[in-house]
Amino acid sequence: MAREKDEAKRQAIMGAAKRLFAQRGYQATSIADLAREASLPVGSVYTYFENKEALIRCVIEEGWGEFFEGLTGALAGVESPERRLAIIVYKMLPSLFKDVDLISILLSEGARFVSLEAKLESLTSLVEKLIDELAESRGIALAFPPQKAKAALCIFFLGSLDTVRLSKSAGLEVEEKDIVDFIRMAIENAFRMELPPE
Amino acid sequence: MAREKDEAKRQAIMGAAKRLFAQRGYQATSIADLAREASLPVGSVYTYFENKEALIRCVIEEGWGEFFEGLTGALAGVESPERRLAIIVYKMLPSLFKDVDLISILLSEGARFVSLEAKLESLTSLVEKLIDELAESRGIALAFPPQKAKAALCIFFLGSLDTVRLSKSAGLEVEEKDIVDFIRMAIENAFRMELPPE
Amino acid sequence: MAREKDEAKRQAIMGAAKRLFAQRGYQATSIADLAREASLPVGSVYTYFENKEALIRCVIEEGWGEFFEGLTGALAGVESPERRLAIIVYKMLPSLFKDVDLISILLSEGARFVSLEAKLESLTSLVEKLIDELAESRGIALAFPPQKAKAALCIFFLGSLDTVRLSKSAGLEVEEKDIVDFIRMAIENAFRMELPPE
Amino acid sequence: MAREKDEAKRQAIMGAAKRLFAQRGYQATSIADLAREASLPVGSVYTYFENKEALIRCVIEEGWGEFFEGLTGALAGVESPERRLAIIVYKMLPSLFKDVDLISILLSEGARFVSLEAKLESLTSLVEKLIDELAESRGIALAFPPQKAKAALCIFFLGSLDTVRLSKSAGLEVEEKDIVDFIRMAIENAFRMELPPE
DNA sequence: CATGAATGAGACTTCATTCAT
DNA sequence: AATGAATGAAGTCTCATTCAT
Repeated sequence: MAREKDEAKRQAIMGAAKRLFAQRGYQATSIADLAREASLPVGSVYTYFENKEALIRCVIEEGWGEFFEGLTGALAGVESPERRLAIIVYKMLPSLFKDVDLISILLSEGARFVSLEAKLESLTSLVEKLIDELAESRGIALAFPPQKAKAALCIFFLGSLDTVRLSKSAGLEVEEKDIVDFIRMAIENAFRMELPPE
Repeated sequence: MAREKDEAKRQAIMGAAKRLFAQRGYQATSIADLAREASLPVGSVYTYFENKEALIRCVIEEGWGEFFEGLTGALAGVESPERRLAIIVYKMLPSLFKDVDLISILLSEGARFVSLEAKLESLTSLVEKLIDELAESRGIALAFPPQKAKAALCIFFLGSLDTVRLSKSAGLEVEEKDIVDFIRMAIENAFRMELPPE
Repeated sequence: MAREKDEAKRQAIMGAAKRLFAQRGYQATSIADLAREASLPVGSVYTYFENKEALIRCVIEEGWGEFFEGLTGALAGVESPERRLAIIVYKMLPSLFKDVDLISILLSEGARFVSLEAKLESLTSLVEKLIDELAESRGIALAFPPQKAKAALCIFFLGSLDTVRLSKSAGLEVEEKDIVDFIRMAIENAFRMELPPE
Repeated sequence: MAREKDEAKRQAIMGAAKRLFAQRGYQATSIADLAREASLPVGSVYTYFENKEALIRCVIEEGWGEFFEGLTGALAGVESPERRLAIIVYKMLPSLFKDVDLISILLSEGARFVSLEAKLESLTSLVEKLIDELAESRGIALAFPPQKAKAALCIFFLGSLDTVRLSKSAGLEVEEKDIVDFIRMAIENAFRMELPPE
């Protein structure tokens, strides 16, 4: 009957928001900036999002959702814990690293708008299970004893993201492949194994 | 006398700024908020700081400066690389961890206002030297080969800070001592040594 | 058939408008609010009414029209001025009192959108005639001399409406029956008569 | 030290607000309108009033306060109930009638922003006491029996205000002196007395 | 005719900074 | 130097009305 809500416009707004929030920060980005970047009138932003806060929440949730679903999707049907780990390290982490805007928003504004700890929780518990399987299958005691696993995983994950962010948006001179490599090494060291190449 | 009074006000403003910038964010904190928190008139903020941006820069630079001078001071005169490392892990890192407000500002707003990469650089180069000495003195090849050292250090450092921040201001359930412990373990593992207790 | 459906929608919109305009005020009520309250799409409001102002005009005119037609209808064929007065006091006034929403709109927004004075005029001239007949038939000089009659009638009418409104929507503790009673008393006093009970 | 808050500016804003709120209504008057009318920059309105709602509250409370204090002040020291009544009817009521803007705001927006019933209550209880004294001193039973007194007073008071408002701002043709006269007459009638001229 | 997305003007309010006192 | 009122640009959001579908 009337015009349908246009998914393309919604995406244009989300895209503009992700870019500008990452670049300038949430508060420093005005709705007018957003609208201009998305080539839409100001009012349209409010057709698609309740308010500015709902918009950043959507950006984060949707971005994280895609990453996490990509992750679980990629792991689905893969049995071997070694290969599961390899998929995470070689495919999912780098794919997240590509999304510097999401990373920036997550680290700079995330905690203020969504539950980062819940997101970390679901990620760490997924990886912890993997580690347990791996430890068991290889019959070794973990170099990271279980009660420290979560701390270790948070440090690795958050540290990697932060390092990627600063190397891409500030001038920190660290290569993405060094990050991935270091993580691989840490894993191989901990489990005295070789991560299957992907 | 006059100088002392002035310095007290300056500190009051800096303290208020650190607290509020960490809590609410830079943009969301008004100069009026700051003045109220510091129990000073609005105008005084401009007596001690050029403008709002200069203020956050000072907060970060001074906070980081104190940490870094504390660090170099604590290391001064300590010869043994093992003990130097122990001082970093057992004294300096935990002392930084106590300053969640500084950590929050550093991670959320830092990159926008100061050169985080320069700060990381000076920290990593200091630690890298230490590592080299240590590797040499123990006559072992590093489990973290040199070209990855910086990546590794950034990940550990930033990851730790982020984990502390989220565990103290969001509800991430990770204990500070697990973080320190994990770092100790990683070091001991890498250098096949035992860190001297402090 | 089509007309009936249309009329139902028109009435739904008018009903919603009366309720919301009375409750929140004209300006504070958006067309979207109205449409939601009437369970109709926004566009429909403009199918039935030129614009928002026309809508409130209709609400007032129709509301007043019903009251006034009810009044003249009820008086039609009744000869005795006493009984005509009784009808007004015992039937028409209370029926108007029931319509607090109309009263609220009339008093709060009425003057801005319609000619309240014309409405008052038609009412007072009707009642003045009645009073003249009554005075003549009872052969008494009015306790309210004629030149004050309009002032008196306006005060009684507007005062009653205002009192009803405040007692129903604010917490003014005045009973509707006390209002009617007081008016009856004033009349009986003025004309030294007893109003026939209805 | 710094500039003091300027009472003249506050009054200019209040004056502009009273005029425009009465003329166009609260919602239809923008802060920009107000500022223009008061010849002040927009921001200054917020130096003197928390927000728009606080402003209309002040206008009403201050306006009513002046009237009510004027009333109690004028009655202070006057013993005879006849003369007290005369003061109310001949001095205070007409002085309120002069303030059409206040009356308009009171009747149109009052109920939404302040407790009109409390104001009516304090007025009616004051007058009721007066009436009791009068009835006793003249040894007559009231033509308005006590339990109806409040209804009667509300009707007279609100009705007068509404009549004045409509005669001054709409084109209702009722003279202010007819209103006062009618009230005098009603009193004289009720108490079978002559109100002392003032 | 029915629908509700589209629009941009304009509403209220905040705020960094200045400067009269 | 100390103070806090003054300022107007700019921010977020609302909304009456239109019109593509």
